[in-house]
Amino acid sequence: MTPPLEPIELLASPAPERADAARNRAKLLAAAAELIQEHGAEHLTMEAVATAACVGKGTVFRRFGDRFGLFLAVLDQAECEMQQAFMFGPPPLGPGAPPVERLRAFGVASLRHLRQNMDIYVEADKSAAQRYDAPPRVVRERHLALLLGEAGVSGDLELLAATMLGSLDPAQVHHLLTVRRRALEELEAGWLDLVARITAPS
Amino acid sequence: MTPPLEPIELLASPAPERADAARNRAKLLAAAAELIQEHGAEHLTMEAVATAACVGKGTVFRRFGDRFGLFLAVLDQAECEMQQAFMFGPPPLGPGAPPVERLRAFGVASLRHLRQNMDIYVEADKSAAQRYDAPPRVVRERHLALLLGEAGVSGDLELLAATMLGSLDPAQVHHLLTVRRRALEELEAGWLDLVARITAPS
DNA sequence: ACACTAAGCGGACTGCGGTCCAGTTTTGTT
DNA sequence: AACAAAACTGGACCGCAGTCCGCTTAGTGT
Repeated sequence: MTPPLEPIELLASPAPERADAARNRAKLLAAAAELIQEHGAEHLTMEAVATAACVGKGTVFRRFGDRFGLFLAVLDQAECEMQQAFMFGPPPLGPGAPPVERLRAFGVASLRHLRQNMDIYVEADKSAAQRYDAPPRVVRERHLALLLGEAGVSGDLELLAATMLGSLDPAQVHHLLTVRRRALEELEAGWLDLVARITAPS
Repeated sequence: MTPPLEPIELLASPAPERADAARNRAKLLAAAAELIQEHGAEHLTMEAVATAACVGKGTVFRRFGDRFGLFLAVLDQAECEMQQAFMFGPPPLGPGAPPVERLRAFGVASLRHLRQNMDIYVEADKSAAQRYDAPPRVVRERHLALLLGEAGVSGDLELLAATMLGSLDPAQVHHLLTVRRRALEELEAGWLDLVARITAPS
C-alpha cells in the first residue's frame, strides 16, 4: 500500500496541538494578559509569564517563538474580531456597502483598533520611536511636504508625506524585494504611480 | 551681571565634543564599518566594536546611545550624500526641475540608496520581517487590494494596498499621536483623503 | 492493558545589550 | 603654571531573550 495521503490543510492550520500543550498555551496567554494589564506591556518578561503560568521558560518560547510572537498571540483575539468585522460584519465595514465606502470605514476602524491596543503594538516593535524621530527621516519628510506644496497639492501635506515615506520604508522595501519577489523596477513604477495619484489635480 | 545668553544653535549642533571624544568616535565608526564589511551587520556586537577600537564598552554606548544609534551613525555618510543630492544637487533630484519631477526622482533615488545599504537597515530594525509576514497584516493587505479592485482602481493593487497599510502602521500612528501631537480625527481625515486620491478616476 | 514513539517540558546556561560609577583627562580660569 | 569643574573613560555588573538537552507524558497501535 502507498502511505495514506495527507488531508489538504485548510486555512493554515499547520499542526495539531497536543492536549497538554493547548492547556499550557491557554494558561500562558491568560498569564500574559494579566501581567500586561497589571504592569504594562513594556515590563513583561518571558520568565515572568512562565512563572505566573507555572511552566518552564522553555515552554513559553516553544509555544510562541519569541517575545514578538507572544505579543501577537495576545493581540490575536482583538485581531480576529477586527478581521471578522471587515470581512463578514455589517456594512459599511463589511460586505454590502460600496467598496470605497468600505475602504474609508476600514481605516477608521483600524485607527480605533490601534489606539485600543497601542501599548502592546508599541512594545512589540521596539526601536519604532527612533525610526520616526531620526533626523534623516524628518528631513526627508519635510522635503516631501515642501515639494508637494510646490506641486500645488492641497491638504494635510505632512500626513501625505508620511504616507509616501512609508512606502519607502526600508523594512517594507526589503520585504517586497525578498519575500514577495518584487523587482526594484516594479517598486519604482509603484512610486511613480503613487506620485501621480497624489499630485493629480483634484 | 545677568548670565550670558546662549548663542542660538543653528542646524542642530547639540553639543561640542571634547577632542578625545571625537577621536574615539572616529575610531569606533571605522571599527564598526570594518567589522560590518567583514562579518555582516547582523553579527556586529557592541563589545566587538569596542574591542576593535581599543576602548571600553561604555564609550560605545555613550557615543551612540544604543545599537540602533550606532547603525544610524554608520549610515550617516551615505545619508548625507543622499540629502545633499536631493536638497542641493543637480536636477531632476535637486532644485531646478519641476516639483513633480523631483518627487519622482526622489523615490527612485531612495530605492537605490536603500538597496545599497539594505543589510544595515534590516539589521538596525529587527523584528521587521515578522511585522510584514504576520498573518493579520497579510489578510488586511489582501482585503484592501480586493476592495481597490472592486472600486475600479487599476494598477499594482498589491503595492497600493501595502502603501495604504503603511499609513496605518502602529508605530507610525503612535508617533503621530504622541510626538507630533496629532488628533485621531486628523489621522482619520488623512486616511479618507488618501482613499479619495487613490480611488479617484484617472 | 501494555508498550512504543513522538511531542512536549523545564530550568540551567549562554551571550549580548545596556547601566553604573570610581577614576582619569581635557579644557577654561586665574 | 596651577587649579577646579566638567566631560569622558572603561570594564565590572545586571537583566533578559533565546538555546539546549536529558527527562516526562500524552496519544496510538496491538
